[in-house]
Amino acid sequence: MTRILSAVAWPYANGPRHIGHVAGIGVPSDVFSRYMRMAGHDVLMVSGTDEHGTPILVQAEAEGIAPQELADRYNRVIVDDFHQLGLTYDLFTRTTTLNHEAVVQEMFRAVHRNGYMVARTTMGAVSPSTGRTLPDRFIEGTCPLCGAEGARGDQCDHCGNQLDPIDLINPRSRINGETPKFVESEHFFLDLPALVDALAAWLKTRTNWRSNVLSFSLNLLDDVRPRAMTRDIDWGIPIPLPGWQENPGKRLYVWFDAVIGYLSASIEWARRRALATGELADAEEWRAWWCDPDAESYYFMGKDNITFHSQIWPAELLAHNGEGALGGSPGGYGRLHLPTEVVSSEFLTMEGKQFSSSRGVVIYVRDLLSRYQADALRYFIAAAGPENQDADFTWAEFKRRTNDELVAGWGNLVNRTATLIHRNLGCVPAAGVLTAADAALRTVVEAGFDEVGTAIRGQRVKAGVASAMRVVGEVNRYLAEQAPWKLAKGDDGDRSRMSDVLHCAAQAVSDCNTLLAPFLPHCAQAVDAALGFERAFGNKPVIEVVKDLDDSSRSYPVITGDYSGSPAWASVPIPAGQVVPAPSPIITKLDDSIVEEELERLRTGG
RNA sequence: CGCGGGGUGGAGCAGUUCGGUAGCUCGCCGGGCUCAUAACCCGGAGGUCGGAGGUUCAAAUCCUCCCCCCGCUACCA
Repeated sequence: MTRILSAVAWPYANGPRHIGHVAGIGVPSDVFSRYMRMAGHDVLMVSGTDEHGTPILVQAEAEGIAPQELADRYNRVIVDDFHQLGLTYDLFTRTTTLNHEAVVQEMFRAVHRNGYMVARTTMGAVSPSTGRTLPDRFIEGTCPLCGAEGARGDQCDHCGNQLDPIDLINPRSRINGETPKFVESEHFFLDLPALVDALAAWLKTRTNWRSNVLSFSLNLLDDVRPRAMTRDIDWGIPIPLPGWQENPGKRLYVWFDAVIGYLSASIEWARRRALATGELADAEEWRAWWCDPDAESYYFMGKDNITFHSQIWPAELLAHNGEGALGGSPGGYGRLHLPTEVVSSEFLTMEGKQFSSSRGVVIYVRDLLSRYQADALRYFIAAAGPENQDADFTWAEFKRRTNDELVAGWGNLVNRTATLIHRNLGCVPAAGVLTAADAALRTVVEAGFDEVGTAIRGQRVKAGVASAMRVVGEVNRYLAEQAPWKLAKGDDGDRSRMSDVLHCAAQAVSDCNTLLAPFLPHCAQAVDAALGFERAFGNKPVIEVVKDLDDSSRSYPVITGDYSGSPAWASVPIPAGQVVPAPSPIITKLDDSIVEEELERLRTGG
């Protein structure tokens, strides 16, 4: 048994999430976590909504509401979406809790105390009309180095050089086009140069990462410079230092606080557990995942966030631990360990185009789930998601994967097996004498547990689901060859053989169901029932409205769950005698017309 | 201009680290079966692996050059 932290990137709460988010991050991390629990490991899966930062502020202003109100709204939407998809978070929380604020501030203090957070005066851009600071990314102009138009404040895409917004020729705000004013401002910078050797040493020990993540991460180390971790903004976490804490115009950079969410959510989870059990010591349980050197941590995100997880977050941890060139000693949380693996996905495109909510090239998770089964989406993502390269979602392909693979291969196997048993026997028959064919089937199925498990452990979800579906194909073949429907019409000997065949088939279907459970948890429950079981096949995530641990006047919804009853990752003998009811299709076949309907929806924005 | 990823039968992908008769899922054609959501099973056609050159007994796989696509901008993972 190993303790596994599944750290899932925090979705930004400025709108509903589209399927790209769950394709790259949500579903793969859930498949991994579910499998790890089934394999007997102690998984802590945490995430939440990321609610600070300029984009939330800008959006709230546009809608004429408070940023917290905007964040509240989308936090709810995202919680609902993820719950419906069956993502098994131990805690899905948010960054606007007092617990998170306290943890972030403690991290900051530790990093500062160890000398890795240095104050510097910089020239920052300000909007003359609002008086608000303009982040680098919201300023554009002509590149001073190559003369290209449309260079961003922080980087020119044309020549690739890092820029300072003050150097731009004809700078203007992307928000309203006005010319920014540049004023002096003091900020804290994370001293990455003092941490770069420790980062490099750590990265060199990371051998099993996806090669694109590792090479990208190593590349980043060639050009590190101190990075600002505070902003001139009034929405965010105050800087916990005298003279700063009280300043309403200075806040911590959203990425400084967002990555700390993995730690703060773990702590929140433990504190809530202590409340539930009444055991004070349980509030320290999070340390088992963060401080025990044998525990492992896996971070899931899209490729645009690699730098924050393989550089900024490890740097924050090293600085907190006092493990950079300046030395120091661990902060209040003890020596926290660095990510075991940073798992990054590529991007999902939509009918060949980048997702774009403004252009209507978008499918929101909740819209898709309102019309189709969650497991159909989970299957598509598992089988064809952007695991190692960009992948394209098309409705035609979604229909094809659902109908020709999921329904025809798996759903149909369940249905025909259950029908054969229901009609000819009524209940699961006892095991008979195994023929060579029966034994061969068992061998294939049992090998499936190794194959699929190895793939998932190696973050190869696509290969995992393909292996599982290959086993499904073997069971279909077995049925074709043994033809129990013919035996049913024969003499007593044939009937007896039919019973043995159907036992083997039921056992194989049950095992396939286990193999597919990490990918298709909702179907897994239905298939289990179709085989006559009356039980919960694995536990479901639930939404609970909880009070803020440190401010009982505030409450918010979290996704949580008790997953201790996860089925075992193994072939478990199916009991004889349980009644198999008349089956009904578990996976809905999609009509050809949905493709055109959905494309029409995209065209009309409906 | 730079950085990263990709270009394999009709579709989507694996294989490229450590070179040795091109694989998987689906589609298509033909056949079988009839328990099953017209599902399932068998057989077959179809690719020389973006292009050119090179190394080698042998290259999708190594080397060189070139072409094309997608990110690294945007309210967007």
